[in-house]
Amino acid sequence: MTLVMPAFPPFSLSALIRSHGWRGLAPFSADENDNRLSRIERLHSGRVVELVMQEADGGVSVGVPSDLNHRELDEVQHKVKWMLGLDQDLSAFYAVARHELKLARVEGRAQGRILRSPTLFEDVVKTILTTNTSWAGTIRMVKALVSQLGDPLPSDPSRRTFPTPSQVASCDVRRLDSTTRLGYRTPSVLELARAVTSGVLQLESLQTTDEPTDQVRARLLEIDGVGAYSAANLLIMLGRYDFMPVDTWARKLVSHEWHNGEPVRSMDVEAAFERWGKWKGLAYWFWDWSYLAGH
DNA sequence: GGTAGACCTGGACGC
DNA sequence: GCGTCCAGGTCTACC
Repeated sequence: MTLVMPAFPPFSLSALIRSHGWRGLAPFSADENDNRLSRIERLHSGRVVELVMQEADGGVSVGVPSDLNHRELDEVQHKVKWMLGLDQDLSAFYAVARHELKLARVEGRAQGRILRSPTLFEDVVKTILTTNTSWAGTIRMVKALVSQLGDPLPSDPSRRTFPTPSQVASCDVRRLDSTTRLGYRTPSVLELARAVTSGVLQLESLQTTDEPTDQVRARLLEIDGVGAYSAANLLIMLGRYDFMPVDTWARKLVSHEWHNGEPVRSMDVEAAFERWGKWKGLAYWFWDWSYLAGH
């Protein structure tokens, strides 16, 4: 069956899918034109289902098994709403972006939403797995976690869910390391999973907390393996844009945009977007980079 | 407060 | 096929 869910306008599923490399990380998968997003998801009932999301008039359609009960359907809708940011209102950002040539097209393209996982646990783990490695390494590590620890889709056991905190926590460090090759990141991922499983860390509450961004950032920085870059990245996914995720890629983009390709420092990246205030993260994310236009 | 070096893996490269 | 080098963000020790 198909659920149709409305989105706060403007909305473009393909723009959302392209917003983040997450679309290429299991258990997400997108078609070659980025028009269709699929995800293998475990529901609270224990059922493992495939969610197939496609553009619909005014929102998105979600293909799900026809025999889901009301509770399962509510859960699917709740998760899809969060993943796709369907209720996000970015009109205030568009109002300031209209006056900047390098952002002038974001509203017309319905850019601004960023694809996220149903749980912050998954986004934190994936973010840790993006650090100090190549993108190919991130894909490999996430794939290993999913294939080794996730639950299989009954109709196609080769496709699996992202493991829950308790599934990760139940591993010992040796097994986790030998099966997933996360390297020095293994203890960080294990510690995070155990803290969430035991309730010591109420990670998911950060999705909805009213705490100021500085406090949310401080709580993210307490997680082993999460530094300034990762925290800023995660804040953007939480809809808080006042910090810059400065990595080597950001330095390269800023270097070619304003410094003739000369090496730049983190503070130069920060300075370049300072004027965007609470929107700086979004302005950086969707900036029309000269470097990308030339490659 | 700033910075150098270790951490780990896989890929690129030279031989 | 083997060895070496490199990229990547975080953390710790040190100044």
